[in-house]
Amino acid sequence: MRETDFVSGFARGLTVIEAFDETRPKLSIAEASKITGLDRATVRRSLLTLSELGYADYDGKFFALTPKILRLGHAYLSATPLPTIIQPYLDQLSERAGQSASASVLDGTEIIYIARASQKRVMSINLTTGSRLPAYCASMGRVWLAALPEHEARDILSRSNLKANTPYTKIDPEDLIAEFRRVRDQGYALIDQELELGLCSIAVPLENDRGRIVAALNIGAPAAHVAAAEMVARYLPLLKETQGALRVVLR
Amino acid sequence: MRETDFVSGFARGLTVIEAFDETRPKLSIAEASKITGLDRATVRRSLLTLSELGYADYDGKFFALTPKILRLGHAYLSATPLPTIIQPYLDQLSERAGQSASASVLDGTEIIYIARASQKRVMSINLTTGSRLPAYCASMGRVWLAALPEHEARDILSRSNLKANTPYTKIDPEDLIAEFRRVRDQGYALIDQELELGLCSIAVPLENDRGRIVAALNIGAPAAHVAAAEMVARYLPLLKETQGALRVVLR
DNA sequence: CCAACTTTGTGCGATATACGAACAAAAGTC
DNA sequence: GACTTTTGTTCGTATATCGCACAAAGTTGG
Repeated sequence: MRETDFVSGFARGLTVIEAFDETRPKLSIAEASKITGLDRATVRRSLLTLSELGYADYDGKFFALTPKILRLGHAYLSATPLPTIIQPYLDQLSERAGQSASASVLDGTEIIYIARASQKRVMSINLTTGSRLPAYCASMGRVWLAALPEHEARDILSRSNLKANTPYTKIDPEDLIAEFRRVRDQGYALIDQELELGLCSIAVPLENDRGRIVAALNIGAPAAHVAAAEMVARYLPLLKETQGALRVVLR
Repeated sequence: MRETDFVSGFARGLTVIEAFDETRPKLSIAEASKITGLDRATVRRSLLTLSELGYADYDGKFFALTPKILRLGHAYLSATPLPTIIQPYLDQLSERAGQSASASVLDGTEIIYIARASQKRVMSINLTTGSRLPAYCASMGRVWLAALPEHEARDILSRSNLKANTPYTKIDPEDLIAEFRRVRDQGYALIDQELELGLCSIAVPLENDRGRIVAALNIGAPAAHVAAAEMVARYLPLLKETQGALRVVLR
C-alpha cells in the first residue's frame, strides 16, 4: 500500500474513540491526548468532529460517547452472517443445557463475544455481544489459541497481560502452551474458576467445511452447581452436537 | 465551531463504516462509493485505511468489516455506566415476569438496545445490545417520543419511514401524536402486534432524579401467551417497581 | 490574592489529503 | 470478438489538516 492510500486523520479519529473505556467514560482534550499520544490540537479536532456528527457529547469540558457510536459496531454484527446463523443454535443449546451459551471470535489477545444466550446470571462480569475477555484464561480463548500454530500462540501470550484473576489461573506460558496442546488433542477446553471464582466453562471450536476455525462456542456454569469434573459429561455431548450441526451450515 | 475544527477525512471514514449493513456485508469500492455518495478515490483510501488498521479485510475485490470494529461500540457500552447499572435490574425483572426485558435509548428515529435479558426466544427479530428498531412502532420508542416536546416528536415522525409492519401498525402521524399524549398521561406504552405479528410489549420511561428520561424499559411477550389486555395487569406493576428502584439509583 | 502550573483555544507555515479527470483493466452485452 | 459500461488506480493541483508555538482561561497552593 502506498503512503497516500492511508488517511491518517481517519486512523487518528478511530484511536480517539478507543481511548474511551470503563475507567474513563468522560475525557477532556488533554486526557484524550495523553491516552492516545496524539497532539492536543488533533485530538480536539477529532472530538469536535465526533460531537458535530452526534457520536459524542461535549459539555464544554468533557467529551462522552453517545449511543450513536453503537452504529459502527452494529454495522459489523448485522453485516456478518456468522452471529445471525449461530444465534438460534445458541438459544437451543442454552435451553437444553440450562446454562448460558456464547460464541466468540479472536481479536488480538482477546476474545470478542459475537452472540450469547444467557440463563440466570451467575457471573459478576456482565457479558453481552461485543464484550471482551483475555484469551489465555477463557475457555473459548483457549480453543482459539489451541487452533493457532504454536509460534502464533506464543506471540499472543507474549503480548498478553498474564495475571492471576483467581488462585487457579494458569499464567506460566509453558503451562499454557502445554494446555493448548491438550485442548487440541481432546477437542475441547475446560476452565475451572481461572477467570472468576465459582465459574466453570467448557468450549469447543466451530469450524467451516474446510476445517478452519471460525468461532468458539461455550457453556458456562456456576461451580457450586456443576463441578468441573462433571462439565465434560454433562455439556460436551451437547456442545459437540451443536458443533456438528453448525459445521454443515457454515461454508 | 470553526471550519478547521472539523476533520472531514474522519467523518468520511465513519460514513464508510456505516455503509455496511445486513444487506451488504461485503462492499466493493464502487458500491461503497455509491452508497456513501463519496468519490471512489476517497472511499478507496478510507477502506484501505480500515484494512491497514485491521478493522476490515480486503480480498482484492471486496471489503468486509472485522470484529475489531466492535471495539468502537464497546467503548461506549463499557464507558457508560447506564447499561451496567440497569442490567441486574433487567435480569431480575425478566426472571420475575418470565419474559424478555430490555432497555433502550433514542438515537434519531430509532431506539437502540443498551441492555437486554432474554427468556426463550419468541421473536423472529434477533435482538441484542446495539440492535435498532424504528421508534414509532416499538413500545420503548413510544415512551421516548412521548417524553419529547410535541414539535420534536413530530419532527422525528416526519423523518421516519412510517410503514405498516402488520395490519395493526399505526402509521398516521396524528394518531401517533394522540397516542403519545395517552402514553404520557398513563405513564406507559402498550404495543399490540404493531411491530411483529404475535408480539405484544409494554414499556415505561426510566427517569433520573431530575425527572429527565434516560432510558426506556420494556417487557415483551408472545400474544398467544398473554393477550394485550392482560399485559398491563400482569407486567405494569413489575415495570413500575423496577422503574422506582432505578430512579433512586440514577443520578 | 497572586504566582506557578495546567489545560484549552487559535494562528500559521509546512505537509498531507481530497477532488476530478484521465487512464487502465475488468466485466458485461450483443 | 468488438463494443459499451463499470470499476480500480494514478496523478497534478487546490485545499484541508497537522503540529507547533503562543495566548487565554482555568486550577492549585501558599
